[in-house]
Amino acid sequence: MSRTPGSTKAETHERIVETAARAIREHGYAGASVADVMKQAGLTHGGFYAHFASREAMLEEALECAAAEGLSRLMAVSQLAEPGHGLEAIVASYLSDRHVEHPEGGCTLAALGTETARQAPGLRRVATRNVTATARLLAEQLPGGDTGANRAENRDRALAMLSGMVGALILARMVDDPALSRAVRDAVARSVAGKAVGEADRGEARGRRRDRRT
Amino acid sequence: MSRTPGSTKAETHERIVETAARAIREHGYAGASVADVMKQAGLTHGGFYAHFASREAMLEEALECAAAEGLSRLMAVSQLAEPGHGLEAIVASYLSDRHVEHPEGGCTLAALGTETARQAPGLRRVATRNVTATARLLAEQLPGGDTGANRAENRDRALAMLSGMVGALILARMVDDPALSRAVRDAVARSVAGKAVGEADRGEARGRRRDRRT
Amino acid sequence: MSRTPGSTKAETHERIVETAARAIREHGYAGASVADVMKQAGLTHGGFYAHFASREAMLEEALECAAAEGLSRLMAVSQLAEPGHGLEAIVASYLSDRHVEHPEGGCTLAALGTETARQAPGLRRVATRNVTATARLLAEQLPGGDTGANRAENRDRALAMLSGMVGALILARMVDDPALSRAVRDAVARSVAGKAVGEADRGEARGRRRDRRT
Amino acid sequence: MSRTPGSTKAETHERIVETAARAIREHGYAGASVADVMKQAGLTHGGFYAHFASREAMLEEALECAAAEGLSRLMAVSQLAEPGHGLEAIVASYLSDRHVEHPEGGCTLAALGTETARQAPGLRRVATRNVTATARLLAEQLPGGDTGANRAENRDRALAMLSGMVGALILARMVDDPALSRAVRDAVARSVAGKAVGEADRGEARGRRRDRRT
DNA sequence: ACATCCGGGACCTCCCGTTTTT
DNA sequence: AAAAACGGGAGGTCCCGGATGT
Repeated sequence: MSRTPGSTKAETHERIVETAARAIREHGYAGASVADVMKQAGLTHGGFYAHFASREAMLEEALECAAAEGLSRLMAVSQLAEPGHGLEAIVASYLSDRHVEHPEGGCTLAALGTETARQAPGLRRVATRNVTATARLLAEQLPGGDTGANRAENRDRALAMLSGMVGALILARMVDDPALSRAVRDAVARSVAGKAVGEADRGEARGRRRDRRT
Repeated sequence: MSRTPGSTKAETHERIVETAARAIREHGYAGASVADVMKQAGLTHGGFYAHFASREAMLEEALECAAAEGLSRLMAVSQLAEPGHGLEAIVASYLSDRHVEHPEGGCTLAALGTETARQAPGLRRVATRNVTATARLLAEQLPGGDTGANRAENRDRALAMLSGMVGALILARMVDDPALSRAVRDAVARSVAGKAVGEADRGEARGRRRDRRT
Repeated sequence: MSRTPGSTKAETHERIVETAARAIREHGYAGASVADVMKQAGLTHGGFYAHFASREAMLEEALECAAAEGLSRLMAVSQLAEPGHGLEAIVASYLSDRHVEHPEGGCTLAALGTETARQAPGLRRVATRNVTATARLLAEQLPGGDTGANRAENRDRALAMLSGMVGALILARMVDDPALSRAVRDAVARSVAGKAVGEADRGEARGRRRDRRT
Repeated sequence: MSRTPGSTKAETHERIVETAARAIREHGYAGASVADVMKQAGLTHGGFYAHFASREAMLEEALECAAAEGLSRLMAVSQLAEPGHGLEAIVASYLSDRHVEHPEGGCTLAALGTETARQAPGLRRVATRNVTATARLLAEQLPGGDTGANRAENRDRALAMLSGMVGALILARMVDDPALSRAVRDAVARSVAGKAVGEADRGEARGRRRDRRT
């Protein structure tokens, strides 16, 4: 009936989804238990099934939410950058220390890639759309954009760039050695944007907003 | 104590580790339960703690084993290739359909990357060594190898290549669309070796010779 | 507060009770959850406690309602039958395929017998009244009826008949073999009314006229 | 921790099944939770799945066990009776106060009839076999037995008798009135064996063994 | 009066780690 | 040393009851 702007079901639902979106990126699908997510959202596990048909359904919404958030962040970064330097800004942001250290607010591909491959079709479909959308965003930053004669070539380049960035972030997070973590990212940044992340790290600071609570 | 002939403790231990090495790549760390691994190895799970101090310890050994296997496979591929085409052969093998479809016998970085980042230090140390070793292997395939004046530059290029390959394989496994899966890999193969995997797929057939049982 | 026209509280109450009366016969006491019943009645389960003090109270009303319905149905059947064949008609109706396949609109004794024995006193009291009333109805069909010199004997015969019919229906629903299901009922029908249900099945068709909506 | 040395897995399994066999007759299928059964058997719920593939599987074994027990009890009663009075003894035992008050050691048809009809096919198959076997036992007590010319007729009579006995026991347990409970059983006993249970109750005392615990 | 939403508890399933037995 | 058996705990699901809003 009348939606009250106080605390409606839709708001709670959204809160749960957002909490889950962070949880899966921080702890993986398996690490995001229903009880944990609900508690983190300020609820108990009891009311969960008033909001979702199943845990699976929540995960799909959470992944969708996380993907949208990650994508819009990259778009914001590119638009805040000076004209012609959108790609550079994106790469710098993506490979920044901050992104390495805070998967919960970042790219789902790099946070959940290897697990997503083993998930149910629903989650994989969401991930597939995210890959396509992210690649398009990158293609648009290339000279010629995602249109015209260069379209196929730019999409190809975008996929290669995306692979490199995702792989670099995953390796950077995995290794137990800060120097190597940085070296991997710098190598990719140079190969992609002709510039090391280190040189750009200061430049990307204004393109990022702080994380909301840890 | 009766020694069962033909089945020393060390052999059993090794069998468990190898089984686990496949299991974690196929189902992830969380998906490889002690009971499953032991059953797969032809044992009951009760005897597990005669071989390992904990599940954690088994996982470390398994990851080490899997990493060594993956690395030696790449070395074999490069050596079977015609001189000067080692890198190309490695890339083709790494990005082949077979590797996409059979993580259990392949690269641990691409099979477990995002999960490894959340594991205990022990596992991450093993993974770090694997990254370094794999990057060195790639660097050795570049003109100038892993020595001399080009050393730093080649290591840099190797890291970028590795990132691209790992990222591409992860994305290729994740997406729910065979065409996109192939497109990602082709894009990276071209950017790295100047050649699509599809063109090279036949060439890599003889470079593979393993994982038969189960 | 807008009074929804055509939907007083009493009507809603009645609708819930009738829905529950079908639900318990179809799924048992335990299988009739408050949420299911309310949803089936077109309401949300939150408003339940405006109508009933507890789930227990609803079950009692539902059982009462179901018993009354079942009894009136048998009375209708006997009155629609030709004079002197009331008992026969009742037996045929009770042991018909339709009754076997549709417990939700039929006898509560056969639908809930073994569970009722384990319920709280309130429900058992309702069931007791139902047994007495149904036995009396049967006794009235016997020569001499429920009065006069044959009263005791007829009540006795009625109880035996009722036991046989209830038992046969329960067994018929329980077994996983249509032939046996039919054989049990025929055996009882013959012993009670000297006639197999099969022979009478067509004769009872007009004696039934209800339970349309799901 | 093994509770008792010398307790093999098969023994424990059997103990659980027997415990469950009593539990389902006393509390119904839904009332026999895994944790309850295991605790009653002197174990905790943790080890349950070392013995059964699922709760369903346990229920099937339990029903089978309970049915066999009930059947063998009736056979014992008939054999302990004086020649020619087997049927009478069975009826008296079946409709005795003891059986009414102790479903947990008695007939599964009367204890679980209405619930069994709603269970999965596996359980219904077990129940079907039990109906057939019990009917055969009764037929064997009739003049002419379960052979020869009277076979069909006796089987028919046996089914009718069984229905009456099962129905009477269910009604007797259900009603909240001892006099009615007794009246129902007497009526059936007279109609089946020409003798009230009350008259026979003392006679059946020696044909029954005590309940094992609880 | 009814809808919305939530809290807490119970149940089935599964798993890890350990103890006891062979 | 391997196997068998068990204990405790946690996760996903579902449900009853009630608190709150309207």
